Amino acid sequence: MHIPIKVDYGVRALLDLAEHAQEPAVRSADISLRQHIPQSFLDRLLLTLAKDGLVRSVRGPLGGHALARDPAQVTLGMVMRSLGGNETIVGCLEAPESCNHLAGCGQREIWSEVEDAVQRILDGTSIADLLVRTKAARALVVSAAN
Amino acid sequence: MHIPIKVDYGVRALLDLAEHAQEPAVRSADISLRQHIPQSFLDRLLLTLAKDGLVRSVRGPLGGHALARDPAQVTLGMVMRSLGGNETIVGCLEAPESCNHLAGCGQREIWSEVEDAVQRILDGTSIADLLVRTKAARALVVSAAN
DNA sequence: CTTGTAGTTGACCAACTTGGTCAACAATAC
DNA sequence: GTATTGTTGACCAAGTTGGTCAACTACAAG
Repeated sequence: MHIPIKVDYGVRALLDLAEHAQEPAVRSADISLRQHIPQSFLDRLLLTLAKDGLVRSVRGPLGGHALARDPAQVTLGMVMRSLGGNETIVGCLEAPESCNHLAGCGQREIWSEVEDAVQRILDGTSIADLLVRTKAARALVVSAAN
Repeated sequence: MHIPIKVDYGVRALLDLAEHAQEPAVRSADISLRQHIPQSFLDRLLLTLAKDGLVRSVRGPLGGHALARDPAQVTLGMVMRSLGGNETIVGCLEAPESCNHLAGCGQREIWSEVEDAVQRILDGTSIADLLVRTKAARALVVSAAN
């Protein structure tokens, strides 16, 4: 199992947008600074997220990015599917006709069982959920410092 | 989520060994033919599995490979860990000190939750389990052909 | 209508991983 | 000693990942 850093970046960016939801638009330069994500890389991620309808972007001065929908309606699964590439768990899963071991292949079920479990967790966690957790984690860090 | 083909190959090889457990040793050439795995590639996989104690290998004529333990004691998790590479879910999980977003990082928990779920499924499935499923799947193919 | 700002797009890159091959070597049975 | 079979190391092509850069486009303000 492996989560591409893009996805982690994307989640952090969305989290940043959720936290600054009162502002009409957040510039990618600001997100980049706050979240320590290389800006030109972040730009591409935001572009992809925008194309997949998770973010609304506006150019020019006063431009920037904002969540396109309620943070509770954006799940990690969506981010994963948007940024995570093709994510084909194993070749024969979506091209079973090309699998020459099909005559009695017991592991296909297991691999898709795994995939389902992952999807269930990711689709069950929204940016809103994560924002709550993040704030809790931050509070913990602060109280530990005192 | 993505299962490297090596792991799938490895599982099939072990399944083949389990099915031929009555023979003292199975040659990699035979496994290669039956399971449609390129032999020289299969050889490396078997070597790795042997180093991790899942397989016992003997050279020379009458040589070959055999399961080193009971099929019920070999889980897909073991195969995954043996062949699947480093499998670091995301950098900061095992090197949290290198994570500069640590001050309030809510997603680390989610990523490890995902990892745990995957491990639970993989560790809960043994080669013996899979052999049963495989035979059932084969029976189904045969009955469908009639 | 120009100017500055900020997102968009395409080309490009280094590093790494994956799946795979090949030749030489070592152990062992006959 | 010879044939057989696993072991080891070197090597490879192709694809992916994380990342950069320059040019381009939209838009607000003056």
